[in-house]
Amino acid sequence: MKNPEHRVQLTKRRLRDALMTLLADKPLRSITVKELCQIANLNRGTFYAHYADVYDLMNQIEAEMKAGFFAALEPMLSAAGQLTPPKVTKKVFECIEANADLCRVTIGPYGDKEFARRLLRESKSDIIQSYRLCFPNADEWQINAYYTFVSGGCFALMERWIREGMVESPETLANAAERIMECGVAFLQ
Amino acid sequence: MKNPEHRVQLTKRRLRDALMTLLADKPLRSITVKELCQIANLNRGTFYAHYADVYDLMNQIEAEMKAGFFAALEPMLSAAGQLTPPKVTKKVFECIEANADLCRVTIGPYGDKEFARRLLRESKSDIIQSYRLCFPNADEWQINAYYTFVSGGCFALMERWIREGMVESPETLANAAERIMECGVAFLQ
DNA sequence: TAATAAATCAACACGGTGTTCGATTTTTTT
DNA sequence: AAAAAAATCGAACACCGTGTTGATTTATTA
Repeated sequence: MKNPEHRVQLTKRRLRDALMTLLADKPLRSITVKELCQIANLNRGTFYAHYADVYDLMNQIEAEMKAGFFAALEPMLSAAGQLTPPKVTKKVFECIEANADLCRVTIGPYGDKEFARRLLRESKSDIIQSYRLCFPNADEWQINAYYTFVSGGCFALMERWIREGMVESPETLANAAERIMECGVAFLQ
Repeated sequence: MKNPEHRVQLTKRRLRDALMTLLADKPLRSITVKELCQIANLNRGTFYAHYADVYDLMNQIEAEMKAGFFAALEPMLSAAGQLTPPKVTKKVFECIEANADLCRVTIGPYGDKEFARRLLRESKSDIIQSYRLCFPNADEWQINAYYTFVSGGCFALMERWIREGMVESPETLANAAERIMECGVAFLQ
């Protein structure tokens, strides 16, 4: 066959697109398998051949997004060599801009905020470790508290940025985040 | 009757308790009206006499919580007279500790994180205003970015605190939050 | 005690679920 | 190009929760 995409992949893509369409004006909880298949022009039985329910579909899509996001992020990180906490921020914001379409859905009004949080949680240990090296005098509790606060802050900033249409450049956002993390309220002076 | 509570209020309380019970080991989406009424020892028809569906019940409970939380918070704020940004933090953490049972549910694994966010959003304008007064040189974008970051950070810190059983005192948390907001990474030195 | 409000019970049609079957279409293998 | 394997289809099925109804019983209020 000429087409490199197998039938299964095409089916999954159609379901994925249908879900994204519906997710634009409905919360996940009120999306049914039936309407999903109607939009995707698929038999309902075919859905159950691949997914257990709508939430399973969503989970698998998120898993793909996560993989894609990390795949896009990693070369940036490894290229930067040693990851110094403030430098990473810019890369992350750039990566979000590059994957804007994916991020918009998960952050959007009907998106699953938990997804992004889970994503943050996975890179936690790496970042914490780098804090330990940079600040050997700080105790574990402080490091954890700082990480929690700062990642929560970055996430909130990112969320607002995406929600309001990514008007500013990723650099602007990254700089703001870095400066707040670095100097606190002095950011306002 | 001796009991000052009307029958309706008792019914609503039973449904509220049933929901909290189920929410302890199930996400909201997989809680049905049927099982809710079985646990509450109520007729299913009675449920529909008060609520449209499970989400409506949850919303009404959240509205009560919000009212209760603000009612508890306001005297603290007004007693403090002029609200200086860093001082408020401690009061908020104390208020969370006082309403621990309520917070635990909404923050918990199956809780609705959106509730707390909505709560934060409502006090936004007051806090932003106080920033404007304290930092007349900062432009609007900076103030908004700082508020977004900092409230997100406090929320994350609070979330972790509740999730891990509120071991530390509210003062400890408030101090950490204040110091991070104030001096950034210098918190770790 | 009489009147009113609230909760109960049983029954109903409705719609989505998840599964099954055999038939049909598409892809892969030989 | 023919045969085998895999994926989709279409229809039917029992199942379960939904939301509503009307008549009845129980509690509250006046």
